[in-house]
Amino acid sequence: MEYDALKLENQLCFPLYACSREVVKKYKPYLDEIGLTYTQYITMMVLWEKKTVNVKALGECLYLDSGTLTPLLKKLEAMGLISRERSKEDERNLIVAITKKGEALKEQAKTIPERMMSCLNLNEDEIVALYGLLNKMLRA
Amino acid sequence: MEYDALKLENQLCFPLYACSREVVKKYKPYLDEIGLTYTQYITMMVLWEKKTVNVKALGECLYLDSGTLTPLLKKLEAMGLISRERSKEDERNLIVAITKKGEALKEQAKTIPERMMSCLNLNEDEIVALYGLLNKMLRA
DNA sequence: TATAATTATATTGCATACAATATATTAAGG
DNA sequence: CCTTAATATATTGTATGCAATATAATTATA
Repeated sequence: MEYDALKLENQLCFPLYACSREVVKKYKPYLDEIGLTYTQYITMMVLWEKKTVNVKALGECLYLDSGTLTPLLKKLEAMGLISRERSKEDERNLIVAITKKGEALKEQAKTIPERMMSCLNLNEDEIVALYGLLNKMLRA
Repeated sequence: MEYDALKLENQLCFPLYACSREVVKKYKPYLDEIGLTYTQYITMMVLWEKKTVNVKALGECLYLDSGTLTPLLKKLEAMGLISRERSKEDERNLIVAITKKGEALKEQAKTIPERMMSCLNLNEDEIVALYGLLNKMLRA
């Protein structure tokens, strides 16, 4: 039997796709504790770091567009974690800012990264290698 | 400034999630040519290889459940690429089988893997390394 | 400076994902 | 043989993702 480029096990992209979903699934019990979905969690990460950001910049950080972000940001606003307000200098821009409640949530999220790492089944070196390869791909 | 485990750039899982979506997006122009989405494409891959499979086994191959697969398989059936029929031995099982038209589609898909690889921005060694790491994670 | 081009979000429609639940069929145990 | 447990799909509801389009504000230009 010769090599078949269309066999699932010969794909690089499939384990990437499958791993990504499996890992997000592993986050769920931890994220449930703080009431966030994975996409909401990474959005909050950007805001924990930057405090303020517009939708376009946020989308560039997360590789997401307004079709995904607009409803998600409305939800985070309804939860009281962020505010949404048009910029006075340029009304096209929507300024997303973290609230006190949003800041406070960071305390509760603090332990999540470590708990996640410990259930990944990769050692230090492998994690570093994977991190490097994925980021190289992303820069393309 | 000390290390912050909750910074987006310190995450391993985020580039995994982002890469996965970016790669699926890169497939789109190629998959449009043969009228499939990415999820439909990997489903067809399993069927090109196995010819026949039930929903449970398919789900184990693809890491997907019936909530995702049932509507997807109905669509592939409507497109004439597969058939769906209950097993006579055990009526709980739904046998998914590839049709002539489904087989024929493989010819048109043949060039996709190579064209994808060439736009990945990784060399041979890196692709092998990434493949190994992702599959190790998946086996967890 | 009126108009066209550009930019930033929002909306719509379609296709996943997935948890939770429901349904139908078969297997197991008393 | 009858009831209960287990198994396989299907359905429902919620939350993305993303392409395509619409809208509103700003900028560039004839």
